[in-house]
Amino acid sequence: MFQCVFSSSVLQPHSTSCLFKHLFYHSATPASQKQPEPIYSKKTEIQRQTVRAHSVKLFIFSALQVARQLLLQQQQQQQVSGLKSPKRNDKQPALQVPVSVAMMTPQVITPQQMQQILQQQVLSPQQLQVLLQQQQALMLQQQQLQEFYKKQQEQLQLQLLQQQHAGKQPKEQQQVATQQLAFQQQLLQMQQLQQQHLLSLQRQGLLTIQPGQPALPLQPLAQGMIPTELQQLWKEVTSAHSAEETTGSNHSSLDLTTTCVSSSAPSKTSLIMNPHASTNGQLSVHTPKRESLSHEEHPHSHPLYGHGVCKWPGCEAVCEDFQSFLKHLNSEHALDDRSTAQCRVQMQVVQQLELQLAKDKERLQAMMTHLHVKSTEPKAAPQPLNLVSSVTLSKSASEASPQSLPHTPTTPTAPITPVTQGPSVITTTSMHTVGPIRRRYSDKYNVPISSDIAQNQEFYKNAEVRPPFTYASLIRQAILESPEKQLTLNEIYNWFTRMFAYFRRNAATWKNAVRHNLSLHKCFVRVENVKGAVWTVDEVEFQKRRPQKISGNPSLIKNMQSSHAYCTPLNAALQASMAENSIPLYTTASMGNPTLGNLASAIREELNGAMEHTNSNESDSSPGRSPMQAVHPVHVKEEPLDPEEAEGPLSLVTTANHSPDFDHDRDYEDEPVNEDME
DNA sequence: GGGATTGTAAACAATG
DNA sequence: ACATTGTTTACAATCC
Repeated sequence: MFQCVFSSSVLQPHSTSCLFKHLFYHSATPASQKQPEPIYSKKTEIQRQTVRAHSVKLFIFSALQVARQLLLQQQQQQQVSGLKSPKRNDKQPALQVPVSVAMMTPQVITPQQMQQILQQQVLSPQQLQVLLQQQQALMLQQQQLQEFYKKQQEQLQLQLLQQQHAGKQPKEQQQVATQQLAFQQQLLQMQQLQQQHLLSLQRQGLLTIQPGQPALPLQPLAQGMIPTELQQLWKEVTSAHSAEETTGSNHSSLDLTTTCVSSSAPSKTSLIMNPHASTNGQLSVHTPKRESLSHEEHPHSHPLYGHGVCKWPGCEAVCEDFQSFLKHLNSEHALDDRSTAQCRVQMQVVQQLELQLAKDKERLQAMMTHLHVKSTEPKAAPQPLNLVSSVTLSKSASEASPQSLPHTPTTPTAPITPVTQGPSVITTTSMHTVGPIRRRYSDKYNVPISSDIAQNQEFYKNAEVRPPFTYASLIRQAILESPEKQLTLNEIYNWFTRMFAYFRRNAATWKNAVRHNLSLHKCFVRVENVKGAVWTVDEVEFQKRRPQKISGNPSLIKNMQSSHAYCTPLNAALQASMAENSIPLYTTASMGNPTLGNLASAIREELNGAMEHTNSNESDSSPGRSPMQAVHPVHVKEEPLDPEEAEGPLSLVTTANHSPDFDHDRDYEDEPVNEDME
């Protein structure tokens, strides 16, 4: 009922521009409003914008992650296939435009950016944890790639020098240049071939390319290519490219590589380009990092093999064990036209994804920049990331790393490895500019608080992220969690500090808010006890609260609900991600990718929340419904609001508490609360 | 624009 | 005297 995720409307090619319009609208809105006290107004302005843009970011971020993950996966597959997408840069030692380090700069999101997103509660904690892991994996791989390219570059330079020193004959140099030119042409030809093959695949229905999207600048080529010609090109290119694939450990299973190299004499080009080429045609470029990527440590792990299934694009043959997989690989995916074609497709996929990744990252950066700059100076024209001015709005830097926070791996405040990064828009300090967010959208969307807290308890415990629920909801939850369904004020306090890292600061503030809420809301009933007074929840009163509807474009929501039957989350995410850059959707080539499934489910999960919100609004927030119906909605939701049903996961919460520090009456007094003094 | 909801701040009283 | 608990008011922000 709420499987739907991305709506097709969200995914229209023009969606991104719409999003930006949306964004501009939002950033323009505050300017037209009244301007209260300078500092406060600026702060709240930031908050307003960030909250409003959360869905946009979620959208982009998810799409970006999909692309990123795809890229990762595809690259792995390519490495194993012994193929490499033609990269001209590393084949031009003579024309030495240094292999752009910028090009190799990890396309990763900085820890600061990540945390910024976290602070804005854009993504669910679970998803964020997944993303963090993916991010780290990607960073690692990119580092390795970068290193590899540097090494290769150095080697090529060295080589060139040697040639110049030893030879010094202009003729020879000329020859080198000529050969390089020839090689480049081969590469070009190769690319054209790939494109052409894509076309033919598309015709055969092997590929699905979105209509109206000329994905590739297809060259007018002859339609038919002779297989032998293909093979010849293939050999030439592979032998040249084998320099990048000297992972000796996996030769046994890499029939493509080995066959290519052994069946064809190493091309002159490659030999000249690398005098260290070994006799068997393998080039002895040292790629220590690369080798660490290989599967020496796990001889039975193979990027093309997983869960007993061959992961060759479009294959999915079941292989009981690794040996049978190798057999299968050698028999079914040997060097033939089909395999080469599939590899080319894979190359294209990776290329396009790389492109897409870069563009998406740029987009994300622009979005963040946009929000940040605008929020700092609403009327100022977009300017280079003005960090200094924005930091002045943020709270003191001391707040950035509260010692009370254990920096567990899941803690987003813990910076990931200090990799070289592009200019980071979001600073650590600026993260804390995100203060009181008036609307807790989980609350607003009626996300079942119990399930959210239960599922993300570790996250909330460790990450100083404000839980997306109102005080009233949290208090209620605390009370309902208790065995007696009643708590003293102090016990409520303790629950807050135990469950949420966020509430380990500014105790005076939130405790006041808790007391205020207890008094204010009729749903909280004070009961005199022998030991004193305890607080209980009047569930009927609680459900009487005026429901908050989902905000945003109503048509969009409508579409989300109506269109989910027609598109899978994955398609949606990919389409969204690729639409603007006319990236075709390689269903055949990529759909077998299990990573996609994971991501898709992650996205689905994330967006199910939104769907759930709307559904729950329909189900238990209808105006004419009686409170009792509201308490026991005829649900469509999987997570009950019913406190009794909510007991399960919650009891888990209390037993699985691993932070004894926060367990018993530890008072998180206004530690350095002055951090907030302004 | 106005009412409802929520968050924050603060004043104040009762109580231990 | 002081801290805690609880109530209340005020105000801003946000949403409907």
